[in-house]
Amino acid sequence: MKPARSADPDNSPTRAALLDAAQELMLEEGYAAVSTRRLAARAGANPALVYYYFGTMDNLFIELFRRGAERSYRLQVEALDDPQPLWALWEAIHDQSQTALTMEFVALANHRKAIRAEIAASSKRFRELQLDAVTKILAGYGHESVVHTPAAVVLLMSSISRFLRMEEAFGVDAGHEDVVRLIEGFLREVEGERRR
Amino acid sequence: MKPARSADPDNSPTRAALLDAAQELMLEEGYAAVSTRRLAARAGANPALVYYYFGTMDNLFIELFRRGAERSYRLQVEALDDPQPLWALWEAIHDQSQTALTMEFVALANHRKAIRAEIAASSKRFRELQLDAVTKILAGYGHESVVHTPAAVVLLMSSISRFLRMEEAFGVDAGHEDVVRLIEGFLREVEGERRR
DNA sequence: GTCTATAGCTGGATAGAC
DNA sequence: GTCTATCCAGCTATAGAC
Repeated sequence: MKPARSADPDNSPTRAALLDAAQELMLEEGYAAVSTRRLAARAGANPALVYYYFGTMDNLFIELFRRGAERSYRLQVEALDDPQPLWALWEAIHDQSQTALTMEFVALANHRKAIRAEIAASSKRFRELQLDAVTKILAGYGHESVVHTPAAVVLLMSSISRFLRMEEAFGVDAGHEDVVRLIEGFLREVEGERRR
Repeated sequence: MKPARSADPDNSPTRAALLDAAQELMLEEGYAAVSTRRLAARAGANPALVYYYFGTMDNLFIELFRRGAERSYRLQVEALDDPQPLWALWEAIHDQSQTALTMEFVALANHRKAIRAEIAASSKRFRELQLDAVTKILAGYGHESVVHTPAAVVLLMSSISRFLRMEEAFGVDAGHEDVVRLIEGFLREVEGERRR
């Protein structure tokens, strides 16, 4: 007879608690605050368990990154199934409040090459999904433009969203409305008023 | 009689060497690698001098940030004096390879509030300069557009530039050309082909 | 201005008991 | 799976000699 639960170490509640604690610490105090001792204290676990579950801090960060990326990826796939997929994609990209966490990972990647590779691979995967989808969507609308190519549309949404979220974190929002209106004006042009 | 040099501690070569070392370390290994010992080792100075010159690490980071921001600000002011000021502004924003360093400061700001305040103030100052200038420039061209408002133009340039540079650091560049063409298409529309 | 020395802390990682 | 105990390295910051 198998044990009723916890047979799979990947599903351990302690493991999840450690990942949650890491995410909170990164957001509140930056990646440098994520130490085995502080993680354990916040997760109500023992410091040595970090090594039991993840082996190294690098692995812990990578698993945390994957967990978030996986979730975002699923949300974007769902968005692209919306009757107004470009509107939904924009909302999925912009509404995700993950920017602060992403910035921490970008900084982390600067000196942990395992993490850099992980982020690079993930970015490419997102870009492929978005480019494929938007190419088909625009073709379906019969929208052919030299300026609003699929790549331009995807990169505009991504850059602007991330930049605005970053500035918001610093209390800067001058001009933000204008550029959001620019994006939404384009969406209205190809998909009409947002219905939901 | 005054000493021939080094009367002003702000102009000390040791001080400058420490700032240079901090910048290098941040770029190569991230802000967490910037410790008094490593700074001193790289600058060929003694660890205790960090405290003599800067008092705290916070102050060192702030001074380093200011040094870079000051330089960028001057470059942008100069750019806006170009006969094709929008082209020049775009080049000034996009060519500055400061993005990696900026990302480190953004992450640092997440857990050092003195630095957060410094970045916020600096961002506002840049935004004001850019908005004032671009408003006058577009008005001068008689360019009135609902989509390409001054704020939209400024934020487009800033977001796209930073995002592309960030992705480049990860070896991702799919679609970058398209969105650069979009920006440059607009510049061509209002200022004609780039001459220089 | 520059140095040594040191106090006091926090960190990653491991060995081994339970 | 979870814990204690521990080693050793690195850190900030200061006191004080030169």
